[in-house]
Amino acid sequence: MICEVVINNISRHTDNIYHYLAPENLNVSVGQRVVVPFGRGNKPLEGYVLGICEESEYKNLKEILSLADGYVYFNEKTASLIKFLHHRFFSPYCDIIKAVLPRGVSLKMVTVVHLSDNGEDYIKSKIKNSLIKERIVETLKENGGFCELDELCKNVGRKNITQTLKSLVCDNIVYTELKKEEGQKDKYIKVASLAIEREEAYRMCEILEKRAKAQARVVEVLCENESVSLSELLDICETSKSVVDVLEQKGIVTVFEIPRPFDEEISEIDDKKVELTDEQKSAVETVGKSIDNGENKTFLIHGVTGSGKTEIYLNLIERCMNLGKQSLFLVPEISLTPQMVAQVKGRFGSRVAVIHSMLTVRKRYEEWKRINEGEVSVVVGARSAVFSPLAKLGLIIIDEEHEGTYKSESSPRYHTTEVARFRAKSEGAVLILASATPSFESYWRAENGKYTLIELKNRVNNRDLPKVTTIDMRKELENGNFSIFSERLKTEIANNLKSKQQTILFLNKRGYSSFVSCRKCGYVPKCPNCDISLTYHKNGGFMVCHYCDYKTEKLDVCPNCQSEQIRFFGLGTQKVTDEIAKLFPSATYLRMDADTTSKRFSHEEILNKFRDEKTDILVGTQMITKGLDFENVTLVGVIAADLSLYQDDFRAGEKTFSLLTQVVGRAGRGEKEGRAVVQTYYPENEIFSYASNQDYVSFYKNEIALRRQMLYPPFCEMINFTASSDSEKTAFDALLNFRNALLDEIKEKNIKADVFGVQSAPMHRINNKFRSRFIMKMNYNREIYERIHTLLKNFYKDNVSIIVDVNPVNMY
DNA sequence: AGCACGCCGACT
DNA sequence: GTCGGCGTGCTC
Repeated sequence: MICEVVINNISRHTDNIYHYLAPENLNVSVGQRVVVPFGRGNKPLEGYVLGICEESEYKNLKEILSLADGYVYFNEKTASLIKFLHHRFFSPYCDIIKAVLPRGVSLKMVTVVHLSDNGEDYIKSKIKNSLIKERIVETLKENGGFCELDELCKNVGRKNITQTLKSLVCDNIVYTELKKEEGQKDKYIKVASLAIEREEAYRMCEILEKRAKAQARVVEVLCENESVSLSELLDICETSKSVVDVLEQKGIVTVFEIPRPFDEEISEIDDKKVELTDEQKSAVETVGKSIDNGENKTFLIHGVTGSGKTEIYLNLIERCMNLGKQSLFLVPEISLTPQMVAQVKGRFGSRVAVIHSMLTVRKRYEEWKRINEGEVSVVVGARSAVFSPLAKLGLIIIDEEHEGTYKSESSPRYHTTEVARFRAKSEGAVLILASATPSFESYWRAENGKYTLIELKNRVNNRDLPKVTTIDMRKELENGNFSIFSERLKTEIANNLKSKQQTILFLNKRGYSSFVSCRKCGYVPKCPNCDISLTYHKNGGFMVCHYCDYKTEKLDVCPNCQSEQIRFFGLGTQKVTDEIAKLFPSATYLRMDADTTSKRFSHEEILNKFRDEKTDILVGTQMITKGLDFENVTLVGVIAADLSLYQDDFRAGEKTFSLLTQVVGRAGRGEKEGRAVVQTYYPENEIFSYASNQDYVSFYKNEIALRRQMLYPPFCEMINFTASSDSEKTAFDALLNFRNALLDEIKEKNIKADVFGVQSAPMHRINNKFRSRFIMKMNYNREIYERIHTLLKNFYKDNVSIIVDVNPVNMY
């Protein structure tokens, strides 16, 4: 039997599937972790079995050394998913495996060097012909006769001592041993129980009572309880482990290890079911039928904000559960949707696993294992949860499907929707994509019959959508209003304060930061590593680079012209709150952005505060656009709506529209009617009339025509190639050669593709690496993809790396 | 990446 | 002669 093995954690050059023979006595299957001899030195390395085959074109195959453990980490469906991801997104196998498996399972092979008996002789003998050998032996002796190889190298002060070691092994002075070093694995807890009959133990208690009170207490507790965890036992008896050790030696108590039980979080089951609207009922029926029949179908739910999509999900998950199938529920960012997570947990209790980015490594591993062993019916999580090892997958839900966070920006650079489509197809599951503003790619597929479109046109409480007013900020300036709030927004806020209703102020900060500039000469301080304008932080008075976290003191004098007219421009959420404090001194407000939510759980804290303490105003960035459902919010203000319109990105319009729709949708979710004020410097842009009418379809029709004409997705696929290197020229030249080789292949195979020229990347320097890029528009073609794979291997050198990004969301 | 192999100068 | 430095090329 021949196994397809990928070696974990080496380099792009060795990022291949290697064939190994499985020894007869080893029961190897797909998804197992194995140790294989690799390279000329047959260095034992960790690998994963991706497949089994009968024949191989390679001669002289080596044999698998051993299984790392008996555990099956993934099934064959997952193995084919890994292969697909590798081919489609040009990600190294080991990165994909890292994404599929939880962190902390990786295995390290450690070589331990031991001093053999002859070693003593060597020290005594005077034949010391090598300084290094001498030092090695000395280090070993100091360490008690053995040392790990890495450690030994460090102590000796050499990078590579294999040669020297080999000669020492030959002379029988040292020997080496191979040890497996486990990462995060099953944690065991120690449990104590009686080793003797209880009757006898009671008698022992009386004897011990006189001279060893602590021992007596321990035995007493154990008489009353079958078995007690050691830590608990010591706690109750107020004693130390030595007492238990003595009892164990006497043969009265035994201590053994059991796997740590998972700490169950008790969540109350909230079984109250909401009566569904007709729209919701028919959506559940349509999708439900497909689930019942095990059809592989994709539905696009286009529902206005507040149309009650969550209730539909919950019903469908339940339906799935009743069929004995599992569901996968994906949200853009788990910490942004605490209410939704709470609802799922409330409904399904301990059958839900929540994969949270804030989980500790250990907790994450436990949850993964619970899922892998089939103890879970629903998994809720962000992007990476799409890989959850559910064996009986019946339903995948991708909520807020248009969100950019579904595209991974680091290796493996997958798109969640595409992975979900692949899984749904190979595992016979139903896929639901849902959004108030679907991505154009998805809506286009629905229009073309690839997805089934379900429209939800009404809000559950039958409330109207918020009334949107667009304000021309240029006129405000003309009328002498230099504030960041228009007169209209000021009055609306004042009204809300009077009627004790809550307000959300949204600042569209992406692609725009509060940069520092000199009013006299125009100088802008930039990051010395990344060439990005530094952002000023009032808290602490320093400037910071948002890419590499470079920090520097704020400037008082312009270093270019010595003028003192150096000022901080642009808006931060802090500037907005400052303005609130000035205009409405009695108002209470909260700020929510990356700065205030960097702490663990602070996100939820802020939201709870806003809800419970009835804070008047919440100021925030992108984060507040999602999932918030507060009844008392009746006013939404968008401070500068057009900021994101001026990015050099063909999706800028789509992104801005969706942002506006989402944020405006936060208002008027309860009994009271909602209003929204959108401030812009360019109200002529059609996007504002579509957005104020919440007319997605018209906006889509208008914009998709443009996409077709300009040949942008969904009418083509885009691939972004970026080369980075310490030297600008190296990066550029390497990419140029890469592009030429690719062009040759495209010409030869006569493929339709637009290959643009090599240019300096928009983020031309990040962390002292220079970056060049070129873009290619081409629809998927197997042959070209294969060619790109081989080219990548050839062009991967120490001094340049080429990154491929398929259908990128951001094109830095 | 890591490691072996091979070629070359320095030193017992 | 041999040790060790560095360049090159392969890894089922």
